[in-house]
Amino acid sequence: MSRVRGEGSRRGRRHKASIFAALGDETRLALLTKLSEGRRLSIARLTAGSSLTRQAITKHLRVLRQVGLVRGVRRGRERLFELDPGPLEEARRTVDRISRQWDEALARLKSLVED
Amino acid sequence: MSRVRGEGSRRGRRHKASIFAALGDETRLALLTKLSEGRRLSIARLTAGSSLTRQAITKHLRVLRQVGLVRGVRRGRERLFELDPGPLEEARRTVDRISRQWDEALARLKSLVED
DNA sequence: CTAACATGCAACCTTTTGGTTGCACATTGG
DNA sequence: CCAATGTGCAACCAAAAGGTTGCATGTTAG
Repeated sequence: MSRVRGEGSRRGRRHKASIFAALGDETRLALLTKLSEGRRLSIARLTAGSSLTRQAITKHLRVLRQVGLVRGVRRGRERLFELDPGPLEEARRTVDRISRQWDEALARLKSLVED
Repeated sequence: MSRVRGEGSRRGRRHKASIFAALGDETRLALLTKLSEGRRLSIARLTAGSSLTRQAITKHLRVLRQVGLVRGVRRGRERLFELDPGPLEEARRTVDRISRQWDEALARLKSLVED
């Protein structure tokens, strides 16, 4: 009902794009994969396997945090990060919407040809 | 079988990231949405509704084409673009994998606490 | 207390992105 | 034929991304 015809959900497109943009980096995908294992990890731990510096990883974590893919809580002298799958669901729905719309359009066109 | 333990599918992470990066732009998401309606559209048509120049749109289309999200065929003096949902499926699977791994990890941790 | 550890912050640098303008070239409608 | 239409290509630009180094600050183990 809030979806105006023909606009194809222009509302929030900027936000959805920012989620994909956050996912659109090899290093950040690797960070998310590590965090998806369930353990909360400090910046130092997340940096460990990487060839990048701690500060580079810190910047990537900030990008992930800004779109809500990750949360950081302070524990003593370290900050532990954990995954938040919320935005992932949103990304999945966006991908599904485009894919489904395409399938339905193809089906319509096909039925026109066949009749 | 080809998935080595512990690497979390490092193979192709660069490629997956490039797909998300292609999706991570408001203008490109809008282009994909238009193309998902099923009609093949020329560059001029795709530019029509936008505030950007034709060349800017052309560059965005090139990005989409490089990751296979879009295909362009020549018809006379114009080039018609159409969507290819293949990479969308791949993106969806990547998102699902991270999400699922997180859920399973949480379930494991929870069962440890409850026992 | 104090050395080692985990971060935070800022300045700086290079490469990539996202856009524009200008001009050349191919196609097509009359 | 030839003006209008649709692209392609290259040069150029400003801003954003991705990284690094250096230094300051908070915490904790002994």
